[in-house]
Amino acid sequence: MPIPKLSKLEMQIMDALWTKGECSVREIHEEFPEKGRPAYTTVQTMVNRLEAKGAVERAKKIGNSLIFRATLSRTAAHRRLVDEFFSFFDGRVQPVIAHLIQSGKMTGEDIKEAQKLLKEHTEKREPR
Amino acid sequence: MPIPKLSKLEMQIMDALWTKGECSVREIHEEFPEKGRPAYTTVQTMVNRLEAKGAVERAKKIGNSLIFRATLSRTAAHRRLVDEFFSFFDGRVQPVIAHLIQSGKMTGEDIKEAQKLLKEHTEKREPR
DNA sequence: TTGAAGGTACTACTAGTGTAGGAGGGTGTC
DNA sequence: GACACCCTCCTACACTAGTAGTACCTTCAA
Repeated sequence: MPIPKLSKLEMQIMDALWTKGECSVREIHEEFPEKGRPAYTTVQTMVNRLEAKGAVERAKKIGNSLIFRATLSRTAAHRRLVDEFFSFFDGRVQPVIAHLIQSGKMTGEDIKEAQKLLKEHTEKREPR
Repeated sequence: MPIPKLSKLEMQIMDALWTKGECSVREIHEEFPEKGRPAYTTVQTMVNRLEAKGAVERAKKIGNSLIFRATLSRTAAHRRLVDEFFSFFDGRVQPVIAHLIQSGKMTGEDIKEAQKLLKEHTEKREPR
């Protein structure tokens, strides 16, 4: 099955699971900042939908509450998101970079980091 | 009025307008690759919605067909998209860059370009 | 053993997106 | 002037995401 498309809220829920590991709905719910936190049942609905999409599964039951586990990895989900996003730009990264720099989101530090990653990546593909 | 949120299809329609300039619905429709092209009326509906969102306007009428013009700039729309996207990552560019490099979408060329842009950007903000 | 607390399951509604059909109007041509 | 063609306008429908209420079920403690 292909990597499912996750919405913003779904992604936030996955984040809780990725960060904290196995979680009950209650715990996920409490990960949301108090201000603007959705209703408990809203989180529940989303967790159910994530289960239907195959992104999470029931790990076990403690008391009468279900504990969920992410089956989709953060990396895979992010890759999906990144690919989707860049398809808007025909896969060209250049225009995106330009915006990032203009808005100050991307700094010299980020570029240095990118160079390091690129070097590592290249070395892995062409081991001396 | 804030920059409206555009969906994927809406973005494709805007693309036609941005690239070709003022267009009739027919011309926009024909910009879509034949394979997978939506129905003419689908494009029409989207153009109407874009008009409601204030992203396009009627430029003039030729014969009985309306000619539309983009009122939202490509740059503004792209910036909106980029901001939206990076909010998924808490505004951190680093994880995104990592994916881009791993998938080979970002090359040494792109990084060089980024450095150039950054330099220009910094110089503009702190002249000499 | 029964009741409160808290969980799950089911249902519902709205807004937005993608999709498109059909009615009706303008127009150019024969 | 009548007709075919193309255009617009209106309407409709399915699906997804976000939101949440309500009914019912499970536990644990008193």
